[in-house]
Amino acid sequence: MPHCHTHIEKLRQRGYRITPQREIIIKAIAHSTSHLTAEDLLELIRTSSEAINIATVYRTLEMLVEEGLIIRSDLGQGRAVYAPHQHGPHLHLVCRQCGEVFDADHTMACSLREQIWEQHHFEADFSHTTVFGLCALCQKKEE
Amino acid sequence: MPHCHTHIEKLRQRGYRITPQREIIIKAIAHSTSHLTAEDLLELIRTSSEAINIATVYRTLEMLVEEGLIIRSDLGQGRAVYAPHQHGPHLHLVCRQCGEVFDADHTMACSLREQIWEQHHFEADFSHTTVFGLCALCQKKEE
DNA sequence: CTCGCTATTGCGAAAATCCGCAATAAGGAG
DNA sequence: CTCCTTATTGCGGATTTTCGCAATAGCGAG
Ligand SMILES: [Mn+2]
Ligand SMILES: [Mn+2]
Ligand SMILES: [Zn+2]
Ligand SMILES: [Zn+2]
Repeated sequence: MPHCHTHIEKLRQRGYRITPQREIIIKAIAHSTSHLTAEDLLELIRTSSEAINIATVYRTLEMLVEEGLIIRSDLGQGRAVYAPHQHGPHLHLVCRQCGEVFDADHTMACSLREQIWEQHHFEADFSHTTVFGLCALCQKKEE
Repeated sequence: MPHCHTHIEKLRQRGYRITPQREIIIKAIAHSTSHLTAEDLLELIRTSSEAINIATVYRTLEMLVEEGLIIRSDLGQGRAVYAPHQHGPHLHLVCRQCGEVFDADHTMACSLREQIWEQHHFEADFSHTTVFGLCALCQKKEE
């Protein structure tokens, strides 16, 4: 993946040590095309190379989120999910009934972002906001 | 609290059995003026009456959320927080830097809600949406 | 290339949440 | 009021996530 090297270089420049564990985790996430839980990731890693301790996986994910290299989302399933940054910004519409997740254009939120800025001087980031509600299908099922 | 009886009646009408545990939990939440974690709630209960098993607390909270009598929010702290419904609808602006939570008028999101409806036929509920970002103070600290 | 500082890892245990199951008890029927 | 059905509880244990601490190993200095 093209982004692995960029990520690793960024981390090195920010003073992080590049360990084999970190390289493996970064590569695994960069390869993924969808959202992964920490456990998914560990399983993915186990097949390709020797096991990495689960605590290390959690610590590395936390660090990568904080450094802005990956995205963490809460989709209401109890477990957090992680995605590579090139997954791209979008709103997550999560149906409370069926749990389905729909992606939506995050630029729809830009006027709301401006209003929040004007009223609270809060710099809101809607690039991966989760919005709960009811999907079209489940609305029909409710008559 | 005025809402306790209403809640208990609603549950009874929906076929739930009213146990002492459920009454205590409902009263404790109705009394609270802010967000509580499950553990906060258990501690609150322990002082006023005999202990209730923590599993029962979690199960009851889950049920009350599903029945629409209380609100569950993820404020990015790992633990979910619960609030009585009369806490009222509002957006939660959560600062990624300092963790502070600011309340904002949820009706600001109504045009976004309409756009989402037009494009996805998804009935979005912004009454307790969590929006991450950077608060005014932390922006200044970043120069 | 070698050495030393200290960031990072693995391990074990704690904390938070959820689950299965047997015992209990709410509430409707008689 | 008593009995019966079955929803609910408490308990023990599983699962997910976090944490402290000693052992390990990056990587910059020499
Ligand atoms: Mn996504
Ligand atoms: Mn609130
Ligand atoms: Zn749905
Ligand atoms: Zn802040």
